[in-house]
Amino acid sequence: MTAHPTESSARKTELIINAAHQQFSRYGFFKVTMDEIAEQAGMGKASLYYYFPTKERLFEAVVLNEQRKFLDCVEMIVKKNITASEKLRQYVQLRFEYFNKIVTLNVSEVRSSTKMKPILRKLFDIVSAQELEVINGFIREGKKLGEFHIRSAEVAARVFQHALHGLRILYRRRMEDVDEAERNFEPLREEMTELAEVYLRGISRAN
Amino acid sequence: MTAHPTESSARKTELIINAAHQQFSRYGFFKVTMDEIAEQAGMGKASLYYYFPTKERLFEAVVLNEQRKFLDCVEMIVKKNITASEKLRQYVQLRFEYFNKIVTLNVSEVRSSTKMKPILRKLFDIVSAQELEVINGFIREGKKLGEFHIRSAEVAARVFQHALHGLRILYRRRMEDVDEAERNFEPLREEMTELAEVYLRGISRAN
DNA sequence: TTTTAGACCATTACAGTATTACGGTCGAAA
DNA sequence: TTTCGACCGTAATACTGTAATGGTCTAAAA
Repeated sequence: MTAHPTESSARKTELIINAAHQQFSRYGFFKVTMDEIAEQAGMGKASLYYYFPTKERLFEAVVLNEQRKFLDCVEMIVKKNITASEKLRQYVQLRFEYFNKIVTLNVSEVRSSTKMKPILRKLFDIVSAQELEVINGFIREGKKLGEFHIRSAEVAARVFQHALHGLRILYRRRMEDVDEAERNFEPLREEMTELAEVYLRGISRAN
Repeated sequence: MTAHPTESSARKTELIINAAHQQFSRYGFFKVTMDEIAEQAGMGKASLYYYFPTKERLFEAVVLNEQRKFLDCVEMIVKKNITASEKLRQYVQLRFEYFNKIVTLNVSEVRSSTKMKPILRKLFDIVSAQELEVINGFIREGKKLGEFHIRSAEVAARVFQHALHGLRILYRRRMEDVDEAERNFEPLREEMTELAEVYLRGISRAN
């Protein structure tokens, strides 16, 4: 029997993750202390360490939480009964939303930390691999159904993924100098969308 | 009558630029001292300052030199009597070569300097604007001749430019961790080429 | 047994300072 | 006009002591 029987261990971790997310997105990874997160979560610092071994792992959990939500939505699209082109279009929109969420966590800043670098690398490599698999699936599906006409689905998928990724990096860099409150990534969404349209046309069977 | 009548002032600046280029690409902007560049150029440091007012301006001159050579080649392509698609293909190859040259100067490192940032920004903004104009020209030309079918040449050009730019940034970032001697940007060339092919197909008139 | 927190430790970031190195200048000379 | 040795002022660097903070431990509460 626990002290707060209404909150299981899983709910506690969720509580902590939310508190951490709030603090991290507001002040950035380095400016936030574990004591502050603990206070935000309404408990002592040592309690945090009961659930998370290090500050880095806590941050990782925050990111993982977002990734999980994103990947769940991706699965929804995969299962939909629509054309491959339409799936790719919807995926691009979803990917932009996910990017927007991650941006607020200032991940690029955290990347400068020696400790965090390999952890983040691993995290994003996993999502990147899954993303590639998903895009690949869309394109293979479209190829099979005669919607697309391409030599290699693998190449087409990878280039498309990289082009989208490149656009995101480009815009993130462009926004570095801009005041945080003024940042607007809508132009990025438009370019991602436009690129997708042209790319889809480029791999579509001529008709 | 000068001390060395065989070398005009213009040749001297060229000599200095070459010496600086060599040093900068070998050790990077910050690790190289003006004394070292002077020694490499076979003259005293004070002489350098007769031709260039600051270290930053000297670096700028080195970059400008490469940009000039690049833009000359671009003009050659523009004037060629080939299809717009073919011009764009050749441009992509040339752009990759230029990128490869600039990469050796470790420009991204130099960008961290507060003094250099605005200077580099201005430099690359100019080239970027010219690049956009050139790509725009290709696409408008192709549209006029019925080769391409698009709503807006401006949008198509900008998205294409950004996608290529994004790919370059992506690969440069990916190579950061890699040992300098091991860096190989050929995969980037291939992706730029593949993207161009698909993009060209995407904006081409269906037939 | 699970969970919490106060006290504690060790490491690292940071402020302050002394020193050096380097970008840049000047005046004389060729 | 061009070159260079000598010089200057600033800014990066190395160094040191201090404070902050990530992380641990023990004991008690639930």
